[in-house]
Amino acid sequence: MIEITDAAVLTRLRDFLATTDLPDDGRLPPERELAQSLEVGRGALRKALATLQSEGVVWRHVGKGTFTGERPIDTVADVNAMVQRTNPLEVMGARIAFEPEVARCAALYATAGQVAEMRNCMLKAQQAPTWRQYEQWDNKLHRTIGEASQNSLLLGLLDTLNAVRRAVTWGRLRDTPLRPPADHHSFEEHARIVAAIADRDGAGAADAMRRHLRSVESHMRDRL
Amino acid sequence: MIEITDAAVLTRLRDFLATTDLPDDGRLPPERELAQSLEVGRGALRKALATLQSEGVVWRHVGKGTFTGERPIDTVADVNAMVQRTNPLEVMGARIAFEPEVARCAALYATAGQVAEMRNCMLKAQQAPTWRQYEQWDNKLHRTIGEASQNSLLLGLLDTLNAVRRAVTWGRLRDTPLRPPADHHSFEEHARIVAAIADRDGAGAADAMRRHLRSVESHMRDRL
DNA sequence: AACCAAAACCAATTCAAGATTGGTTTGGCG
DNA sequence: CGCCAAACCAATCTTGAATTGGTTTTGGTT
Repeated sequence: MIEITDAAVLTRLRDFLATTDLPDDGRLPPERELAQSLEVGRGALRKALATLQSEGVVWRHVGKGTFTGERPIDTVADVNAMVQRTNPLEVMGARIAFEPEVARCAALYATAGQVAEMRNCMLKAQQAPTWRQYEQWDNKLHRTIGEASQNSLLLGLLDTLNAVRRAVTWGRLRDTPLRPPADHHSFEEHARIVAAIADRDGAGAADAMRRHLRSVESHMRDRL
Repeated sequence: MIEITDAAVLTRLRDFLATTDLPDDGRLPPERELAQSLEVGRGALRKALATLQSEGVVWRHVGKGTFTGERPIDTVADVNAMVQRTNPLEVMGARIAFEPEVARCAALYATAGQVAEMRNCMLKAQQAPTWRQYEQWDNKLHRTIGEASQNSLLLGLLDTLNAVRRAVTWGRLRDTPLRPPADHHSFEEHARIVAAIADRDGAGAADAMRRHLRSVESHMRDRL
């Protein structure tokens, strides 16, 4: 019988990786096929693959297969994890830290169309016949500001923050008055933010956003 | 033929929503069923549903169905999606916008133990024999600052940002010298940040962090 | 007994085909 | 023209079989 050492299997496997054209996703054939192709027992192949995996050359997962390169990060459950650890006060703290800087970027890069959309959101929010619709337009306003930063990563983080916010402040505006009053504090605060953005005043936009969120926070505390 | 106005259909629909027990997910029957059940044409029902949707009472999506309440945002903080849309420049922009404010919070709330850990990270980074280990301690320093903000949501967002950063800045430390030079610009910048945090100087910490990241950014541009 | 390889089994994942579902178009009937 | 039912469309869900890495069992060889 021909002697095949573990090292020899490893060499064959490395050779295979070096000489074979892998598909775009870097996936290599399943264990069973590869073992036959390399004329090696499956167990021996698995040992070699385990070595390569510990070296970080490949990564593998049941049902998926074996791939070259580094294992892609998956942070799907992140939002849920954040939701469980945090609380409404922390959410407001994060908003106060984060959103003013987003507004500052937005002031630098917002297009005329985006400013127009912000104004539209403000108008629709003021005319909203219900709190639900007011909030919808308020959300869209804040997200438009995020889009205006022209930074898809900042926008992504803002979306994550909002996802957590909605999950955390769950069921707070029950039995509130039917619609926002005409002198609702947010209206003027929104106007100041948008005006500063339109003026390309980064510091002013950040300041106005910070004041707005502080105001929201204080009203939130009052309600508790 | 019996006359059925649009308003009457809307009333029947609202009545149905008020009297019917919906499943947990708030899904209501498909259009075709509901139309038959309410003894109304599908077109007429669609009009009424469109009204409810504009009011925010229900939301709908092809293939999914019609649901009461607000449309859930994609709770998936899909890092991979962000990675595909963004680029290294955006990542730095987001860091410059975000991390200084995290440092500001950290200055307000950091414990003595956390400050000590920051100093330890700085020391280990200076003594690091390889770039890889330097980066490891640099990462830990920045994360400790995030922990010191005492805001788990800020920390979660920072982690998300870092996950994107690692995935995006592929191939950064190729053919670099073996280890960071003793006069590496980051060392003094880190020291300023930590000193400001230890002094409870929020503005100073934010400023020092901003300068540090700008410095990193400029060095990154030089390398391109 | 020790070892090894082949087969069988397991659970996570993918894949494919069909059924649902909101949205749109068409044709018929007043 | 308006209305409505039917057909059609594309996105989504559902279901079951096939794949795949990981584990256990089995049977033979030394």
